[in-house]
Amino acid sequence: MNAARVARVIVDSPLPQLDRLFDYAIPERLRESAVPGVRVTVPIRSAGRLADGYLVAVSDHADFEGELSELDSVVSAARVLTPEVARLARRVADRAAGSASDVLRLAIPPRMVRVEKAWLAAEHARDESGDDPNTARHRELRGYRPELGRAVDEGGRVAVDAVPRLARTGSGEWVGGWAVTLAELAARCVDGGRSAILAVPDYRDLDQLQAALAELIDADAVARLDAAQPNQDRYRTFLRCLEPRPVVVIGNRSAVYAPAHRLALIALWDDSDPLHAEPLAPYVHARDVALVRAEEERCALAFVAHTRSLEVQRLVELGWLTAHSPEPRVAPRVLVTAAQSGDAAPSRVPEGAWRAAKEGLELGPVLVQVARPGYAPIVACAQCREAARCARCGGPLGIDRAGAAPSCRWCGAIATGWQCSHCGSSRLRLVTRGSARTAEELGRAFPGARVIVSDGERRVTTVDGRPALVVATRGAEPVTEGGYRAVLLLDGDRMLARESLNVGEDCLRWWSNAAALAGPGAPVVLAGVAGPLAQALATWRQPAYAAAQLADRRALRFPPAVRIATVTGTAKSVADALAALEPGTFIDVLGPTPVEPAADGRARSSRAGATPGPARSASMHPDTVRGIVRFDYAHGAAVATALRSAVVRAATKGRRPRGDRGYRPPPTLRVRLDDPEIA
DNA sequence: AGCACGCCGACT
DNA sequence: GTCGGCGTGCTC
Repeated sequence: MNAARVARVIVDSPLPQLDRLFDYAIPERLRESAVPGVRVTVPIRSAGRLADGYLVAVSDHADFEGELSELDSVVSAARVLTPEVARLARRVADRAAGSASDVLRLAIPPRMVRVEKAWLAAEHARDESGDDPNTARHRELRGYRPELGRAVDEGGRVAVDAVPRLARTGSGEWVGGWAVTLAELAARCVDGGRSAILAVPDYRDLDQLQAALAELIDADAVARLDAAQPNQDRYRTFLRCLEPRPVVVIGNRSAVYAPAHRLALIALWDDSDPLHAEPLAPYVHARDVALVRAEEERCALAFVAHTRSLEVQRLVELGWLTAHSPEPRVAPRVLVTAAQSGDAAPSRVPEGAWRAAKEGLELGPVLVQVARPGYAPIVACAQCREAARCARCGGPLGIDRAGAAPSCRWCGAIATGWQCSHCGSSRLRLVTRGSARTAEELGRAFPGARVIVSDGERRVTTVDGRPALVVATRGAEPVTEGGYRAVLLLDGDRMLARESLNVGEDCLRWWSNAAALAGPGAPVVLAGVAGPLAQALATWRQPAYAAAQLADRRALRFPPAVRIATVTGTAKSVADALAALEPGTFIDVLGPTPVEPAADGRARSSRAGATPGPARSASMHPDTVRGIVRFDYAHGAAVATALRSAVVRAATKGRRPRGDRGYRPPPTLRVRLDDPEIA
């Protein structure tokens, strides 16, 4: 074979040992169509078996010494994998000790043949139109000093404290100030003939962002990648992003992978929202993808939020990000009412909150934030006060609607004829108030008031400006014309009671995001919480709180002050992986300790006593262990590489005996970096 | 994952 | 002698 052209291909396979480029000879019939970026099929191992893949490069020589197989086919002419995204996938996978093909599965939607054909047919018409880079009109960036706009124009990296006010768009819709800021930054990019990617946690945020963009740029220049949209629409939008003209891509976490012509900015709204954490392998957080991509493509990077995540705070302290605050300063009027003590039945709604609600209701809508949906999310025995449990599965009982029978939160069984397993009583006590019960009580307290409930199940996105009590669970607060006339944060103590290292940051985020919905001068009442957290909200100095939290994590060597890797598998493979770590590249190893491999492949700590006796379930693999490696950011590459090669070793060498009777043993070794659940 | 290659026990 | 067991290794 002469200097035949060679195709470098990423093979779409879950096998870690196949996560590299494979060389294939390009047969004569595919000379024209085998171009970088197209989907291909290739033979792998013995002929006959085909794998899907992406052609990433064409070369005149092969790196591989042996005889090359031939490319089997070019699936279509659409060049869906751009060189930028190919590099990004490789870097992201390496950082997370995962496979590039797993990353590409997040980056490139499934192919929809009809949609693709239509797009390819139309593309010729577009080819000639080309760019006409508008002379960059210098748009005003409302609410900030001009430095912020300049920093982004010059490809800088910024942490932006969002303006905690609602704003009215040209078409009369009300959106968060953050949405206006993101839209204005993106519009500047489009003005300069370049693209921007804006990633937000959920679809309600997308609606606001889209409304904010509508008045600034043509709808044609906006591509909305919505996880909820049908596959056809998603693919159509994805193909639109590939076109060689500027686009503002708006979407959820996976939008950070979107192809975009001459990318100038990648921005995240509210990066601490857990929806930015990718639940699919290799589990890379959108924030980390954005960091890698901004570096790779030398584009601007912006994290916009009301609360600063510890990760972003860390980067600000390092000087990697520059902080920008609204100028002039804008802050909600927060009133803190300290926890009430002594009272056997403390009033859930303190005096100040009642007054704020009463006065606010005369002017317009009043927002009441509660912790939980339903009526009485938790019920207990009226006699012994023990939490009421489901007779069938042992799950906690709750009541969804006033007068409804209690039902199990886990299995959904209706608990008719409940009896306390401790004292035998059949009388229930309602322990907590959910949104429905709060709404009922407030409705009684303010007769005649309109009451609107918004929670995860029935989510209201906007309410008009007429007086109303809007009871919403955290994160489900609607926006309203001009902002709420009062905001009551009722269940602060309850939210804080959750046991997690992150409660403080989570609560501050929930409260701050709700407070940012208040109208100018409207009171925001935080009920029953005192201390530094309440102070941070009242003074509207969330970065200071993040700085203090981060200092604590540094002292404890907890994430995100350090990074962690969880290594799960057979005792042997885990020991091998941990032994492969170069001394000096990591801080320490916790464990390995036995864990129960869960059905979804994620491991859970097995608690002493949880499975008493030798009788272990047959579905449980007996010798799964987990170790946690702590390491500094500087050694991330070394640790990821060492663990990745251990995964490959385990996949090729330490093979498990064939599982019988449908039971598939978990892989001998799995590695996950920066698991947020561990922290 | 699949599938070939390879080196030891019961068989016409 | 050799048929085939599944441990080991590879996939351009």
